[in-house]
Amino acid sequence: MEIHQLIYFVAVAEIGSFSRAAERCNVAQPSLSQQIMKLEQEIGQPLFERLGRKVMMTDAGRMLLPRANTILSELQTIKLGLDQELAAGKGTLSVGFIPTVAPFVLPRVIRRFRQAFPLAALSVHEDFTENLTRDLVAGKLDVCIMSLPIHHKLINTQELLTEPFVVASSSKYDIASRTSIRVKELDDFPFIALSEMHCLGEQVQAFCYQQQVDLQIVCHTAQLSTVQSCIALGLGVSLVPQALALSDTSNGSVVYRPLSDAVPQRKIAAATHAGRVLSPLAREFIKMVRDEYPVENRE
Amino acid sequence: MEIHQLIYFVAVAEIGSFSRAAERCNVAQPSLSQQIMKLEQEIGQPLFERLGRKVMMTDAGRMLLPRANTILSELQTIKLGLDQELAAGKGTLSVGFIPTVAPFVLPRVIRRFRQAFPLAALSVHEDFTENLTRDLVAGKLDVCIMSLPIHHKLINTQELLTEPFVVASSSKYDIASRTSIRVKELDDFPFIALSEMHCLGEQVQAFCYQQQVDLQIVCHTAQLSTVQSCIALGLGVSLVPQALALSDTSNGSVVYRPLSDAVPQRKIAAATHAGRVLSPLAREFIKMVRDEYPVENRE
DNA sequence: TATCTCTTATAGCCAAAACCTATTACAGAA
DNA sequence: TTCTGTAATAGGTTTTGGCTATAAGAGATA
Repeated sequence: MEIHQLIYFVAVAEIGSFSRAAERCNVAQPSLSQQIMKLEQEIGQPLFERLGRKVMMTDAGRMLLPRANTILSELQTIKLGLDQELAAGKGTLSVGFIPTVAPFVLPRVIRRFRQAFPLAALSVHEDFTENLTRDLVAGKLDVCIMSLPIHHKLINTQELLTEPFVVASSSKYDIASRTSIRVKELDDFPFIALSEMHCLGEQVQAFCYQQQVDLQIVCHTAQLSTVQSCIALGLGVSLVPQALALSDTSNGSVVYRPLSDAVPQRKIAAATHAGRVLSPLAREFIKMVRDEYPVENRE
Repeated sequence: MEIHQLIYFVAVAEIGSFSRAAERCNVAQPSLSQQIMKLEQEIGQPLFERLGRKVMMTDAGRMLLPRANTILSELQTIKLGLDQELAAGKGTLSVGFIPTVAPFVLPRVIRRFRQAFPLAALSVHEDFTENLTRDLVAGKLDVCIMSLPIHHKLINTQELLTEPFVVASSSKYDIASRTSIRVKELDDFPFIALSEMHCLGEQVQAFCYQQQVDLQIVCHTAQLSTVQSCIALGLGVSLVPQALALSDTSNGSVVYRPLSDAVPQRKIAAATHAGRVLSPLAREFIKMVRDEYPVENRE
């Protein structure tokens, strides 16, 4: 049973003539007759009674007509319907964040995204770079917001912004009264280190090693908020992303100061599967992350 | 957009592999790939993401899938559905009766028919032979129950039964005390004649003319029930179909007697369009008429 | 009744399209 | 690196839908 057979059938049923139905369908009358005959053969019932000059539908034809119309109209609206749904943002999007980024953008981005695309099915995953990369390659995730560098031939990255690290210090240290700190001074204070499971932890360690600073690490933490808590309790200092400073709503028990003679930083990027085409939803999501990421002096 | 394209698409969507989908569909993998590509071109959206060894659906694909399934299942159930509906007697049937037959069979036949085929759309027409014939030829009617002969090359007739005419007389005449009457005696009584618009009227007249009976016509009526009424009122006698006698439920004010020396009669037949195939409903209907027609000594 | 007209079916050919085999390109696994 | 599994490409074959021409049959017309 083919589409054009149903089209021809409906035409004959509506017009009541093979010849004129053929005209409407822009085919020759014998072609249309043949297709109708094939259809009748497949149905196992004659659909029309050919009575000399007039054509009448059989019971079988009358029963087929509404079904044929249903199918044809469904077919016709497929493309239209898909376009509409896509335009309305009725897709799916799976995104990932590394834990040292998520707290600063995830809430705002998700709120904005759901508002912009209420019909989209968004799923959010917070995990370490390694796991995110794996899921990205496996196709389980569409976009991941993580820190460069990412070396995987199947992953494309799109740099969104560069985020400096600042010194976070207890307000009880004399750092609080100064405007900036030199790198070498860092080893004068006990240091709160984030675990190297986080790329951020690695990056801070690498920076200090490169700057030949020998930190006095007094605490290893598994998450950034614990770093902040420890500092607030006066246990020491740390290097943290500027976003943490900008989003610190506490009472000033932690102060944030830039380094004066070196600028440690990380590059935040959107990572995607190299072989896949970015969906419009994914593109919009990336834009939102860039817009909502807390940075100083946004121009 | 073609049916097989949708079939291929659903197969790939379910299996997640072009090669294996091609196997299931009994086509070569390149053929299937080509058809999917055509479909994507028509939709204007990629339906799958080809990622090396795995295939993933796009948003467009996910939206197409349920629609494709709907259409395919509707297509699949068409033949089944038609067969079921036909078997259940869900057709249409237009039947005609001449007025001198209708009262004796129409009520019972219609009741039986609706009981047997509650889903069928039955339409009933009572009219004179000429009009029934016209509508039969025009295809407006499927079957007509009328009296032979019918001369029209496009009409087939199937004889159902032969019905004798009997003398109907007021019980006040001495006919009431006898068992039969000779033809020649008919002109001894005033005669109630049915209009020649009815074939029955014609037939009675023709019979009397042939038998050289010179009737004393005292009344022309337009319908058989009026003939009966007139006789009950003692106005005269008449020749009526036996069915009228058999269905007379009155108190005996009219008596019915056979003719002893001649048997006027009419042949009741089912007439159909010669070029059309009788539907099962029509065949059943004709059977019911034959079964329900009131005759003496049904064997 | 004979002829003309209108309509669908049949016959034979053609072109488009679907399909097939063989091969290439490429990603993932070994 | 090599091997394997998968999809795309190339080129040829078959199928099928379509076309023109014609036949057959029913109504209309003369």
